[in-house]
Amino acid sequence: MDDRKLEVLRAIVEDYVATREPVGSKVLAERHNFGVSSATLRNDMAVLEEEGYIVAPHTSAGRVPTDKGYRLFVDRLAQIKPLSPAERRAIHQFLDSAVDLDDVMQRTVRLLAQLTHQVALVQYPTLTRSGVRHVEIVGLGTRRVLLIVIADTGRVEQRTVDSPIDVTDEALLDLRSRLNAAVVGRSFNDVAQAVQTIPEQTPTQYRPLATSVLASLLETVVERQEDRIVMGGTANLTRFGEDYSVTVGPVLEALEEHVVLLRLLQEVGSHDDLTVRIGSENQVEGLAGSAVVTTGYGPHSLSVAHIGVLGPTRMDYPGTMGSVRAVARYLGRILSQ
Amino acid sequence: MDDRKLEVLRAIVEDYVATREPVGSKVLAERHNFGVSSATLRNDMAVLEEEGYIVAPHTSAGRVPTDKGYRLFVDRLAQIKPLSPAERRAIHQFLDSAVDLDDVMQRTVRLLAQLTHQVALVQYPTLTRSGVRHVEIVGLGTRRVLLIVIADTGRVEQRTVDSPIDVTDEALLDLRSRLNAAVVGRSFNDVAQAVQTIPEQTPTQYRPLATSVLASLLETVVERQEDRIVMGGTANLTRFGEDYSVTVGPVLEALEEHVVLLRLLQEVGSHDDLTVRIGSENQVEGLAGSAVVTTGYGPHSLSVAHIGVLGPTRMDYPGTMGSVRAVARYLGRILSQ
DNA sequence: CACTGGCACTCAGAGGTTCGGAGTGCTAAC
DNA sequence: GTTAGCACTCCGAACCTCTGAGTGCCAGTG
Repeated sequence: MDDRKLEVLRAIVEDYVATREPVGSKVLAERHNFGVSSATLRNDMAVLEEEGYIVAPHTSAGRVPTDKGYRLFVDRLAQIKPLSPAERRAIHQFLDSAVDLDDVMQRTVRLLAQLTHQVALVQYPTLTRSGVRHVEIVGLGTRRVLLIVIADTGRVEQRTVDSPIDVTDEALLDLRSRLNAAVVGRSFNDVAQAVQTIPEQTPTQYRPLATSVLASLLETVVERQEDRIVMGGTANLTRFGEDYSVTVGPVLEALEEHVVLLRLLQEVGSHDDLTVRIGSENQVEGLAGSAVVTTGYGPHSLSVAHIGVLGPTRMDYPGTMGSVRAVARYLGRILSQ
Repeated sequence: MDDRKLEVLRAIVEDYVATREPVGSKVLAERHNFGVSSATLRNDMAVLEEEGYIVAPHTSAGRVPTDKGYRLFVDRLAQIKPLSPAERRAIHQFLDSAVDLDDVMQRTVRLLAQLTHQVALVQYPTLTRSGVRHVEIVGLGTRRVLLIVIADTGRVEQRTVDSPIDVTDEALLDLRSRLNAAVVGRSFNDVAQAVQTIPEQTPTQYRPLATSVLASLLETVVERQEDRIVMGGTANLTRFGEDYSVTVGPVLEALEEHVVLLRLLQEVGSHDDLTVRIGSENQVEGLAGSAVVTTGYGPHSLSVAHIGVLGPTRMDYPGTMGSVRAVARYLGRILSQ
């Protein structure tokens, strides 16, 4: 692949993203200093088209990048754009004033949507990779208790448990201390093993209670699909040209599917890596014209969850990637505290 | 206002909602058995137009209801449509299998969106009108504690508190029992008063801790704007005819404003009353073409929060109202348990 | 061999025109 | 109060034209 041809592709992508219009050989020659005539560029473009990096919507129009074209651009041409000092300051100001985890998530999603002018996705810190800070059991009635699990990421999981026997304060006290002794400080992955011997150590008169609470605890810990995802900036979907907004329906539909969201955010490379999935790479019907930029985040540079952004394939990749990375990093720093 | 004129208005609203097209005098005479000719209907329609209940988009088109027309329809003509047995069954099945409060909210929103084919809004049970079930304090480090408040609606609020002094187990134990003794069973409105004397009763060595925890507790209890709202079914916005979907942008924007959402759900009449706000009545720019149907819900027939639905003013009011009411009732019943 | 200027060709989309049909208001008669 | 008839309006679909941007190709040039 010729050096100049690559530059031509870059120019086409950048111009198309900026103007939202197919770019022709003439404008290309005018706007960029290739030092060659439009005829030469035409030849290059013909090659690029043949190799599947660009297409012409119709005979007498300019060229538009294909998914494959964007892919090449992202892989070999795009330089992640660092944020401006003003944007950096905005991140700090916006996130520092959050009061609790919910608030942090809310603010992050807004921030990301605003920075990128796209749809922002933020996943709550996943339980499985984090540790247990505390377990609390509260009686709700004679035959009901509330189980609360607090992760060291600040996330709180709760679940009501029906008890087969009447619940006494004594039983709760006993179970609570046993549980905490067993699991606090452990990773969520190890909880199942850690609580194994608890039922046999429990006095027989309230062993049934212990059993049902433990069952619930394991459900809570294992159940990954309950991962919560916050989304924001859907209004941005309509900001793009008509050609994208006709497909806004399918996109919204896809985004309402929790499973789809999880899939979009999952499958990310190692920490600090940005993953870009373009168009058909998403494997989701209705997201053919959309691209997703994601990365992991988490305290102490081990990634525990993901955040990302969704927009049209025709997006400003360098800028978006910069924003996503910056927000993820700062979010990780906040969670470390 | 003539009896037949009212019937004409009803027919216009119903036909327009069904067909999405302005209705003319001729079709009207054909489809409904008024027993009069189209010319007579034309006269009636002229009057209705003069009074502002309907308008003609242009000279040679049929008539379309105005906001005022819909208002009259809702107030005097609409019979709330009870759900079909199948729909009823769907509600039960869908909501009964929820495992915790988050799940209930999620499922409710999905259900409502699906039943009405519109955007569904569900507010978490408000703290202020509910009671305190339990307060928990957990040490997070030497100078940090996590405060957890559990409402009798099952809602859990959490907040980290920075302590001015080192936190000891003893101090936590003491404070925890004092707090619970003071507030459990109280309504959130009374919490402020109930904890007033706690600092002076607390041993001086950890009184500063008590003070900061209490301050945080009061914030948690008072802070109403933190009310969480779940939204779903935004994809339905695109299902309506072109004329509505051009405004889908502004609508999405409005729905991203938390304040707007709260306002839409607030200001509801007494329990079991359905509130309908039509077009400009919403007082929100961008929601001129939208109508909102809301009602309160809560355990034991005292309303603690709201749910509702948003769609185009051109919506099936009787059906929507029926769905909203049915879901609200069942939701209340679930929370009573 | 890579590049260029020139030329014939293509075609989407903007703008203009026509025309039928749906709907109206009005009037005169029942 | 109701109706039939009629002249009038005007949206929007269908059709047409035409311009300009863009292309591919070819012969010529350094």
